Amino acid sequence: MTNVSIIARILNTVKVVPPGFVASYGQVADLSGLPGRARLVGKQLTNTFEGAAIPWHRIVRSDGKIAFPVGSEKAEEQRQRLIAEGVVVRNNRISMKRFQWQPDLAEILHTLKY
DNA sequence: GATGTGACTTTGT
DNA sequence: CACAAAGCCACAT
Repeated sequence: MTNVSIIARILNTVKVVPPGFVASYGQVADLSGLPGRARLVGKQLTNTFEGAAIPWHRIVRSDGKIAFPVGSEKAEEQRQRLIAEGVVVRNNRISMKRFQWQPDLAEILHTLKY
């Protein structure tokens, strides 16, 4: 499997995360058929979040924390974008219990058609 | 090829 | 809740 298709899987998965919810890096990796490669997800978002149409701000750490340093420009932008969609962010952290995206079968199918 | 560095995760203190 | 350790993998040096 080529690198480009791996990147495509990751980006496609991120695009499926609905507004008002978040997913963890590891979750995106898993749904993309790439278990154990959470760091690769972050890596790819780095290369693309300046681009467009990719809701990079909906991806956070497994414990709900925003991955950027508190107070940094990126952390601020991510916080703003999330709050704008109704996600509650307190102390750079989100309640995964309330806001983590739980994909249904139809959405999981998206990851199986590769 | 060894080493260090990440938008990471899990488990154990 | 904080911290450490180990696991993970692509990339740059």
